Amino acid sequence: MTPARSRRPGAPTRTERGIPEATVARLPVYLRALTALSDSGIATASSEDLATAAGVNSAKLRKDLSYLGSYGTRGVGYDVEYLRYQIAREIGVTQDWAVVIVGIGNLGHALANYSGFGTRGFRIVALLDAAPELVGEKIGDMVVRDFAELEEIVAADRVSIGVITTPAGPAQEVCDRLVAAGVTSILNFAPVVLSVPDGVDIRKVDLSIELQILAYHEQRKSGEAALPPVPELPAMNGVVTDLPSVGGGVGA
Amino acid sequence: MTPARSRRPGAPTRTERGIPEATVARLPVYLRALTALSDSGIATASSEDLATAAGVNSAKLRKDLSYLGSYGTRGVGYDVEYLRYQIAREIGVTQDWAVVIVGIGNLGHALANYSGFGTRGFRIVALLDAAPELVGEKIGDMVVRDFAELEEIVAADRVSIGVITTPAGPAQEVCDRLVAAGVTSILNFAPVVLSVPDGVDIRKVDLSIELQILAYHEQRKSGEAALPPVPELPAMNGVVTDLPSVGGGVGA
DNA sequence: AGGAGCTTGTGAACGTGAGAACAAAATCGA
DNA sequence: TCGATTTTGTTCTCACGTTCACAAGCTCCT
Ligand SMILES: NC(=O)c1ccc[n+]([C@@H]2O[C@H](COP(=O)([O-])OP(=O)(O)OC[C@H]3O[C@@H](n4cnc5c(N)ncnc54)[C@H](O)[C@@H]3O)[C@@H](O)[C@H]2O)c1
Ligand SMILES: NC(=O)c1ccc[n+]([C@@H]2O[C@H](COP(=O)([O-])OP(=O)(O)OC[C@H]3O[C@@H](n4cnc5c(N)ncnc54)[C@H](O)[C@@H]3O)[C@@H](O)[C@H]2O)c1
Repeated sequence: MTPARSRRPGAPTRTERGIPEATVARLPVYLRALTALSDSGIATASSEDLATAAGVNSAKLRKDLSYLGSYGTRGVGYDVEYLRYQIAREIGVTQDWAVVIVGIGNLGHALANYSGFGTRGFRIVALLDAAPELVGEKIGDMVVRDFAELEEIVAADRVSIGVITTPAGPAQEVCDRLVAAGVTSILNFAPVVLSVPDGVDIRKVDLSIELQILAYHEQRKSGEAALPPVPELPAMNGVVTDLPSVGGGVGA
Repeated sequence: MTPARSRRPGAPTRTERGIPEATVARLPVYLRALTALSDSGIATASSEDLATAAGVNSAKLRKDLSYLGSYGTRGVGYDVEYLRYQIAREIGVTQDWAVVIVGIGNLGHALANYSGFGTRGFRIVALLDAAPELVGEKIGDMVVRDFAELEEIVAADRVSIGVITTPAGPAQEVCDRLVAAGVTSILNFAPVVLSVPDGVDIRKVDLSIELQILAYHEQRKSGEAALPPVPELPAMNGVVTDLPSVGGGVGA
């Protein structure tokens, strides 16, 4: 293998066998593409085939895969099953991860009803909510339990991943409870910036932000002309009045 | 202002008044932070204050804001209301964007019930589904309509944004219909890579991918030792047998 | 007036990511 | 056996993103 080179400039800083973050984010896409090919009975695929299925360029895909090791065959391509296993192993979904969902409202219900997680390396072990009227409700083959049982459940089921689907208000508090209970990865749907100690990973899914990014590009397509009138520094350093009310609220 | 420099190396390529993509993705976060400050009655904030509220570093925030113009006051900070308006205008959420949601199952219901979009620059004008038993159902003050009415609705309400919450199977077909009807921005929740013509923007939200990224880091925390045994090229170039079944499905 | 104290806006350095291009390795046919 | 063909793995270069560090500019106090 490549001998340990001493920090060539331009090379991404990675710890031993560490994989660049951008690559990590694409591995699940490749995994899904491989599963699709496998389901179609395709045994071998070239980087070009895979890249098309995953919606990326083939040079990028080859470089991404090269971080995992040398799993292809020149002149032939990649063995679909074998590569799939290698990626799954690298991501860590050859085993199942226990997950709790906190806040069983609109979104929590949707997630609880979703069957796609089980086939992708995750097992929902508990649905938790603080509202007494929700506790005890059956969703599929699960029952909503009291948020107070969190610590017990995390310890019993070795839960390392928590999903937050409460309103924004209590989200930080819920987050703190999760962390204190031993959860070290959090997926947050509430529109707030959560703070967590070092060692805890957090990812956020924010639909309003996604839509606003689309809106930015949409506005651009309509042509600069369509931009609202620019009030050039009308009332800086003073009482700013008469600005129209604008989107971007912090609602629960 | 800065005179038009001729392509200095190291400077991001940006069209006239274009904003780097990474910055665009953060502007909605700043917008939300500003709204929160405003709601707390705070009239002025320094880049440090804002950066803390938005969860980023203050140099980055200042540079991001500098792409919009020079809206701060040295020695003082930013006027909260004024900056909020400027960001909202840049993103394009001073006006409301019409949105249709296609596929009113678990997730579609959750989105339809969500009140947060209206306050953030978006107006849901239709809920569409192909299933006859769903058409006519009331959700809040809206009624589920037949997907066949898509073209009519898009034209009537000048819809430019579509949200896809159908299963993976029909997603590309639905996407094509949306594009043909005139929708030019799509937010996709189905776990497939959609292909769209140039000029159409697409963003995807994929919960399984988010969880798998967390799983990768989680596995790493448990220590290299916990990695599953590495079958070093056991059956390459031949019939690959006995690989455990792994997560990453392409389910509907 | 003038200086002290802050805070912005931005140049410059550094790190990460993307893609073109090609040598190395494998297969296949003659 | 050898050359033609295919496709990987990797290097090189350029583009993009982040962070530091500081001059420029504003306010307030003396
Ligand atoms: N529904 C959507 O489509 C949507 C879209 C974008 C963002 N979000 C965000 O997702 C989150 C959930 O949205 P929703 O529509 O499901 O909200 P919801 O109000 O329907 O559900 C929230 C649930 O959290 C529970 N809860 C409140 N405080 C709690 C606490 N301290 N501990 C445990 N549970 C608690 C409530 O009892 C309720 O069941 C919100 O933050 C919302 O802003 C939702
Ligand atoms: N529910 C979740 O929590 C969750 C999580 C991750 C991903 N997803 C993805 O989001 C999507 C929706 O999930 P869901 O749980 O709401 O699914 P669902 O099956 O509950 O709902 C899908 C809806 O789409 C409608 N539909 C099907 N074909 C259609 C067509 N051609 N035109 C219009 N409508 C059509 C169906 O009638 C149904 O109402 C899926 O792709 C799923 O993989 C969902």
